Amino acid sequence: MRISELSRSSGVPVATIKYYLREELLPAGVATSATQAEYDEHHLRRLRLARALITVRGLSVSTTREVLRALDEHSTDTHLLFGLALGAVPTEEPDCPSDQPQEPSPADQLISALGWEISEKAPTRATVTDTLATLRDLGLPADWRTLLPYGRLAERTAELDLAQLEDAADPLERVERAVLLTILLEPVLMALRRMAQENASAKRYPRPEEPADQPADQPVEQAAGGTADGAAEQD
Amino acid sequence: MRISELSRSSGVPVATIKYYLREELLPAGVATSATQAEYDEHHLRRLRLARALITVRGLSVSTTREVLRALDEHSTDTHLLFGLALGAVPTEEPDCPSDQPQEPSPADQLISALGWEISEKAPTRATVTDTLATLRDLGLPADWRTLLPYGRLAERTAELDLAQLEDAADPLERVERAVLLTILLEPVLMALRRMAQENASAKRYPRPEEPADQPADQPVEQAAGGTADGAAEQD
DNA sequence: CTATATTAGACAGTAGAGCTACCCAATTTT
DNA sequence: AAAATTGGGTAGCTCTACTGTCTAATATAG
Repeated sequence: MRISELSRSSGVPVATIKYYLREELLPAGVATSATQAEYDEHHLRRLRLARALITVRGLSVSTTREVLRALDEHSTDTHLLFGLALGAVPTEEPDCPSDQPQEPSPADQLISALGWEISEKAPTRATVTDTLATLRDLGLPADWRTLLPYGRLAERTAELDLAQLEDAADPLERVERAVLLTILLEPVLMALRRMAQENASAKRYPRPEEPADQPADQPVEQAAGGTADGAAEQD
Repeated sequence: MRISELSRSSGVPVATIKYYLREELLPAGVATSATQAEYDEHHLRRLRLARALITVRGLSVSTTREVLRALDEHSTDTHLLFGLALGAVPTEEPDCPSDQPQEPSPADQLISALGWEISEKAPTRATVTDTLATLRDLGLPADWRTLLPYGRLAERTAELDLAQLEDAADPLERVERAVLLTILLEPVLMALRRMAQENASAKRYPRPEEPADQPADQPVEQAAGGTADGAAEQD
């Protein structure tokens, strides 16, 4: 198929596809002449994947490129794809360039307490450490011990994730699913957490309903009312 | 304190503070004259909070403004703050403006299956529904039933979250903690999931180590090696 | 076989976000 | 009185993600 059909069947404008080609989100088609190139279903699949990462998950184009590159390079060994640097958070480089032995960071302590085997270079370590520091700066008593039970729940979540991959015959298929599940499900999991919070919180701190009989003091059995308002963004 | 001291004690440039004032992330100080205004610790606290949401969590300025506004408006009733539209994902408005009775969306089915009481207007519903649709478009068999066990884990996570608030005496303090926990912990929870995936995956699909004795065929007991590479972003 | 329509590829232009720099008049401070 | 600081405002800068336009080559229709 040519670029216009790729555009039609994906819903992405031709100009944008060209942009993605320049940005190396898509491999070039096979040129049949100076002004003609041929694309196949592989390109279409790639394009849809890239678009989903960008529009649904909200990844930047450059992060998306890294994700897709990783997907290509490690398509043989499934597990390598996980802990990969798939744009977790605005993490900058470690600002301590010295290679002297350092004391274990909160992230290190948490990881060893959980008994996990995690790459030394994982950017997720910095995310954990930095966020803990920020929370403390803001007056919340939080250290790696606080995160231990969250870590246990993360283990259960990861098991669910891996189970989703079981029925993928092709290992290539499995790698792609791993990426999709890991990344696209993130907003959903956070949405579930917020809803679970709303639900649990509505029961614990019942809102003083307007037509309330008594002023309402502490835990009274009560349902949630309309609450949230619109607009969300950028994740 | 004046603006320059606010800048010094927060580390945020004066020009940026002025920008935040214009964007209504901070309330104006009390003007003592035409060219002088006084700020207090409340402003400093606000500024630090806004900065954390923007730089650590990666929220946009406009989303941050909504979060802070919500924090002010609902500072009396804790639970309302949760499910709030705190920028979960690039969710656009519902594109079906008709108010005729619609069939329940996958999100609705999931929520009722979980037995949750959730605001009708919660933008998280759209996140769930849209992401499920995207996943199916990309060939992953996913429906609301897939998310049920994730929902159960979300309940447990939410319980941990609420427990963190127990020891906050002041209800105002509690609301601020709720916001911090809900939003700042999101990258951490996703980081924990990725690490848990790496850990579990390393054990399930051991990587063929370079100095391997035999070609390695299927599950052999093996630890994870160095994997990830740098760069993460924008979340 | 000529006329019309497409296409690849390159590059400039745009819109929005998030700062940042500068200016000015009005104070403070010295 | 001189020097420094401040508030308020505006303009500009960088980056991201596209979008539009141009050109020459090619495909297709008649």
